[in-house]
Order: sequence, then C-alpha cells, then structure tokens
Amino acid sequence: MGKQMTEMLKGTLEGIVLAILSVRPAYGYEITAWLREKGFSDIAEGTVYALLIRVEQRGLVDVEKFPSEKGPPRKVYSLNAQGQECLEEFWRTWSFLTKQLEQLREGGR
Amino acid sequence: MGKQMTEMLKGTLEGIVLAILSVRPAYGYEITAWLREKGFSDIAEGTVYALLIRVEQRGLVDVEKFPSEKGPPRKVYSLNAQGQECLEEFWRTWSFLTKQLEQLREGGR
DNA sequence: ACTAGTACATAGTAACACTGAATAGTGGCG
DNA sequence: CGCCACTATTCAGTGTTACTATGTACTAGT
Repeated sequence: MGKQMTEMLKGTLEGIVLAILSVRPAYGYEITAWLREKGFSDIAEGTVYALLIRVEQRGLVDVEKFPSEKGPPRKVYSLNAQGQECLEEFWRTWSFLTKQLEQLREGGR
Repeated sequence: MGKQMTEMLKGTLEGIVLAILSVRPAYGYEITAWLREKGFSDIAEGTVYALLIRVEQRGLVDVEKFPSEKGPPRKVYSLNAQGQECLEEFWRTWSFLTKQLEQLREGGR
C-alpha cells in the first residue's frame, strides 16, 4: 500500500471499522476481507485485530464468541452506545476535514 | 484538540500544507496562523515546523530566507515539481478515502 | 501426512502530531 | 532600563497508530 494511504488511515481506519459495525456485528477476519474487497488492497490482518482489541478495551464494542464451522471460534464485535457516540463524533470530525479540504482543492486551481 | 482530530490529521496535514503552498509560497508562522483561522483550533506550532522540515528533506519544496521586519528571518517555502506531483498523489488517495467513507455513511443509515 | 483456508494474536518498527521548552529579534509601556 | 507582547524558528521527548512478520489453532480435502 502507498505510504500516504498508510498515514492517512491513521485515525480513519478506526472510524471505518466502527461504521462497519454500526451496520451489523462482525468479526475480524470478516472485516479484513470486506476491506480488501472494497479496495483497501492489503490492509494487514494484524492491523484489524489490534484495532478491534483497542476499541474493545476502550469500551466502544461488545464481544461475543461464536463457534466457527471451520477454524477457531469467531470473536463477534457489536457497536454499543458508547461506540455509537464515538462514531458520531468521528463523522463530525471527518465532515470538518472534508469541508476544509474541499475549499483548499477549489482554491488551489 | 480532540484526539480523533489529532489522529486523523496524520498524513492529511502534510497534504493540507502542500495544498497551501501550491497556491503561493509561505513560511511556517504564516501557515500556522492560517490553519488556526480556518478552525484547526490549536495545531501546535512545532507540528508545522517539523512537517516543513520533513517535506524539505524529501525534496518536495524549495526554501528561501527573507528578513522579517519583526523578529528572526522567515524561511519561505515554495512547492517544486516533485512536491506538485506528491500533492496530486495526495488528492488521489484522499478522493479514494472520501468515496469509500461516503458509501459507508450512506449504508450506515 | 500435507496443504489450504479459516480465525486470532503479538512483538518489534516506522511515521507522525503533540507537549513543552528554548532561542532570537523587534517594539511599546511604565 | 527592565519587562512584556508579538513575531519566528527549533528540538528533545512522548503517545498513538498501522505495518511487518511471525506464531498458534482448528477444519476439510487430497
């Protein structure tokens, strides 16, 4: 992946994952696969798992274990109230940034 | 500043500064003041200077010193060809991210 | 047994923004 | 004169984040 994308994902990837979880609960492997499909070419698996552990420790998600037909049990994460709040805050921050950058992009030409 | 904003600025702030420099040459103090006006409430001064040194070392900008009426001489940065190229790459990456996040935002409600 | 696919975890590294302080020059005020 | 405010740059130390690379573990197919 490009170095720029790597840096730009910092802070953003967490919002992306929270947004995914706001649609429906999901587990790490599933989220990674989804991201790759969507064009985040090779987000490292470890990255997603580390992120999930972080948001869990901050109390933004609830966790439940479900047995898998193939392989070890899945840790299914779901967004709780606090996570929902954090996601909304994320969207506010994101909106501010996009607004500023749009203005810059217009002015730059 | 919010922690979310801090993390989201990683990678983005560099693009913002390059975009500013693409409009016209500027020096650190000026850029910091401009950012604060635009609502990046309290971006640390040190942050901008460190970023400018980084992009200088990567050869994205040219530097000239000009005496100031008040205070030490200004280091005026201007975007060169390589910087312009980097800025365009930044816009491509940014566009991809915004597209993905817009889709997520729609789907999430 | 061996391989591939599923699923999670983690130690170490690099990059970036922040904190907090230092340095340096100019002008105004008591 | 001494002090403060404003302009302007620099730097060492810190925290957070994503990546790299690897390891563990379970199942199914050959």
